[in-house]
Amino acid sequence: MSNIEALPLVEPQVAEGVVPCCPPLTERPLTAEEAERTAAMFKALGDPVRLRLFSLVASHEGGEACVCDISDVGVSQPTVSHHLKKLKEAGLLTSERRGTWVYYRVEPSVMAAMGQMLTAATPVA
Amino acid sequence: MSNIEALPLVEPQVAEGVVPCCPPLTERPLTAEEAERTAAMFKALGDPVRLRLFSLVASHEGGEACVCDISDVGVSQPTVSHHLKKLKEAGLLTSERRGTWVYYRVEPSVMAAMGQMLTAATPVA
DNA sequence: CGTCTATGTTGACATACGTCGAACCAGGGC
DNA sequence: GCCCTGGTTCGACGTATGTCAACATAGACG
Repeated sequence: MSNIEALPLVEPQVAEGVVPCCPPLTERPLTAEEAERTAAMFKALGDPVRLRLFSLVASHEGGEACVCDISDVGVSQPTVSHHLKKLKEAGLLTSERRGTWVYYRVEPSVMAAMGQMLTAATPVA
Repeated sequence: MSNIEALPLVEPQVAEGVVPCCPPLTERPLTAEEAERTAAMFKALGDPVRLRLFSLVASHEGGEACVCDISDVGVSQPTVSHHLKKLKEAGLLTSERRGTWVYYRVEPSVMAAMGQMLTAATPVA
């Protein structure tokens, strides 16, 4: 077990504020703790309604959307609120109240970190 | 390198065999059907044990691993088999029996498609 | 203050999910 | 043939999850 000096290879081409959550999935096996944290993010996108809500916010003008603009996904309004809360807890969205309406926006760094685990992980095969 | 035509912005820099499952999440809202299919893939990576198993296979030599090599993730062996089946059903892994052992390997195209939904989706913000 | 609209929270319910032990297949040696 | 090892499937159990109706909260506007 030679000592590891190559810590920075975890982040090959990190964007601005990308949090280096975990190395690409092909780099090395995730530890139990890494898997726990990362799985929570993938899990947040693992529900059809949440994924639609997320894409609605992400594709909205300025990456920001009022709840009233994205509430038409086929479930009741409390359910929408529930899913938005889950996405917020996973760190994928942030919310801000401005006057009457609440606006949600995406957290680009987290999304980029997740993407890098998969794209940078495309193996030699 | 085959798709040089720049007609759909759905695939900006697709690798070889990437199935264009869905556009980047910032491109436009996903339809209900798109969300259903895509969420199933994210859901497969939304469990810590499955994520570890997947990274164990992906990081193994040649992107291929025998079940016996990756069974040490803290759960019983039937549970490992159960999770590998889920990953296979989600299209993320394929399995092949060679003699006594069963080998699992990653499906690079699916992984790349998921990554592109997130990386290509990094918004202007 | 009162009321109306926009969101979030609570409680309850049915279903899905992760986990295990035990039983069951598949090959390889003996 | 028999048994042994590697893997999967089955049945059951407890917990988590998605969903809704009902209620609660936050501003805006009179």
